Amino acid sequence: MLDNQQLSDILRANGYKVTPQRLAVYDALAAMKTHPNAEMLYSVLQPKYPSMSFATVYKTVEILHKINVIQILNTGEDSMRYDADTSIHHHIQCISCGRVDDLNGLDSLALVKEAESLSGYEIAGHQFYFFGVCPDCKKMVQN
Amino acid sequence: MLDNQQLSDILRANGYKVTPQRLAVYDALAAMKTHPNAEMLYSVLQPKYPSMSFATVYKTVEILHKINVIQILNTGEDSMRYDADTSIHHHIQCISCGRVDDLNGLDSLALVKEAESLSGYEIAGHQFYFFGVCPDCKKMVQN
DNA sequence: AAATAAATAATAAAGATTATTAAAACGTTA
DNA sequence: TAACGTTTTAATAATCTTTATTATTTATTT
Repeated sequence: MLDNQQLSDILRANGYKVTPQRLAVYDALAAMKTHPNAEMLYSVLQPKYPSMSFATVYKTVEILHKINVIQILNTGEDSMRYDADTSIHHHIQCISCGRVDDLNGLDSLALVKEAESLSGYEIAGHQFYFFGVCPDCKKMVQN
Repeated sequence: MLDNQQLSDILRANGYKVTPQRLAVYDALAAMKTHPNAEMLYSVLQPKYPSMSFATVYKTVEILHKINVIQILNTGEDSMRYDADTSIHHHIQCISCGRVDDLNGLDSLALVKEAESLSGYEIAGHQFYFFGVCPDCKKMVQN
């Protein structure tokens, strides 16, 4: 989670210009608890930036990913989701409402080591996705 | 991994007819070690079934998934991959050549329990994806 | 403030997947 | 076994997400 000054510095350090759209896309993403796809991001941004286009959303998340300030998730849906937290953590999706939440505090290091020796691969990254019914949807079913 | 007789029985039990295309799609998938997407499946099947169409490949994997004899993977690419092994296991993709392999023998049960208590979700499934350089590509880099 | 280089927004294009539909194949019944 | 009714296939069109193109606008440098 970076402030505008930090993000601006990183953009410039990588040869990208600082624009209101880029700051806005990052800020919108960083402000969300769950992880939006491009459409959700666009509909949050569009009211504040009426001229914002889908192309800009896509181009911007591509750049933010390249300079390593966001990560891209794919839970098996037809669209990608974005996450402003680049630290190692995992994700869980509700099979009822579709929301994607962070899953912090899960230690995956031992499993990665095990995977490395089992596979013979030199492992550089990993993504764990869990699927289930979120607390909110559990309540709804009960009521 | 089912033989044609077993798959035929399951298809019929679910109200689907048995056709050469359905058996062929399943057999082709079950015969592969790595996990193909629709295009790879199509190009394997097309020589033997010249009239096979993409629509049939997609419709068939959808049915095979519905009757629970295959699973669908998505490593974050733009296309889905398919796996004829429906038992709980995980996957690893080579960041150099793109192949997706099985990762068997990884015990994820404890982590699922941990995720359940951390998230408050009622967890019904999970997918772990690892990314790295496969043994074949490691060799190539060295030579 | 002017120059120039890059970014935006609109639009078109591409690629994966799904929907539609006429023709063919399946399976049942007579 | 022939014929019927239904499902499936194959071809094609349509849809949806994402990427490419391009004229206009904007950010940075002088």
